[in-house]
Amino acid sequence: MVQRRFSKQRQIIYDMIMNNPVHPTADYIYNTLKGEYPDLSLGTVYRNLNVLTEMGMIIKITSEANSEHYDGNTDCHYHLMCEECHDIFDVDIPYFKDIEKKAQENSPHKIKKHTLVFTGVCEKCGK
Amino acid sequence: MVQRRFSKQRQIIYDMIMNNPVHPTADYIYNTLKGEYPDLSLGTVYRNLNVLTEMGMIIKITSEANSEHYDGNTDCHYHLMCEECHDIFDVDIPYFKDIEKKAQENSPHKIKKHTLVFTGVCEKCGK
DNA sequence: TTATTATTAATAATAATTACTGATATTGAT
DNA sequence: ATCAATATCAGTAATTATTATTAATAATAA
Repeated sequence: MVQRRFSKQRQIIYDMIMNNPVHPTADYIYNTLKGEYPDLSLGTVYRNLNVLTEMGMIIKITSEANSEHYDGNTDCHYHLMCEECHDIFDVDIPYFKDIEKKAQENSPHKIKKHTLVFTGVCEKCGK
Repeated sequence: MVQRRFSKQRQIIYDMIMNNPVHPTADYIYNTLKGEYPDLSLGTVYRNLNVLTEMGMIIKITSEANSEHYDGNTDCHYHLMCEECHDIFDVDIPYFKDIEKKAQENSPHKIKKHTLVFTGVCEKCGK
């Protein structure tokens, strides 16, 4: 019987994502944690991000940024990517579940989900 | 005075994008065209995709697919990515310009645009 | 205990994209 | 027409993000 363990590494990676408002990348997680955990390897970060995503504990945010960001809030919601620093922020507007129905009515393909990403300039970079 | 030329290579890359309903990737363009134009190089394809995007003649479609797709239709519209073949299709529903206003009212960041991508299974893969 | 398997660090490999180089060709100004 | 400036090219090297491999360790189950 396959059973998932929750190693210390997996835990600290998960904690980092949960506690980080800008939704970090693999690289950010690795570089931030390696001070306190010098044995942590980048491969471990990537592997655990994939495992946690598979487990449904985090979600992957694809944007125009060069690398993937991760979010510990798995509720349906939208994001903004800052085109200058590439950080990701939550956008608190209602989730449009209806848009999938509308799209389905107008498409011959099977629609399963939608992702919406705003692009702009974050508060910090805007100053 | 900087002036953009429109070389034969740039033209055939642009034509490929305009005539291809699934919104090709750099790799697809390169592999499809190199039969007829053996001297075409992958670097040229990438460079011209960036130039054409800069010029506003094509748009880049970022999705959960591993690589970027390009679209010759620069009007605001939405896309669907097939999770099996990773091809991109247009989705003909009205464009939600209002959503940016709504997001702006609820965000401290400057919002400039939005992109919406549906994920699902295309007609062909669904069979 | 013992066999199985999840996990790790380290490293190698892959894939997508960008940057560099030296050559060619087009433009604009003399 | 000539000539310098530069946009473009093919080819290749370099970079970046990510995944796969390996051999060792540690947790679990029989």
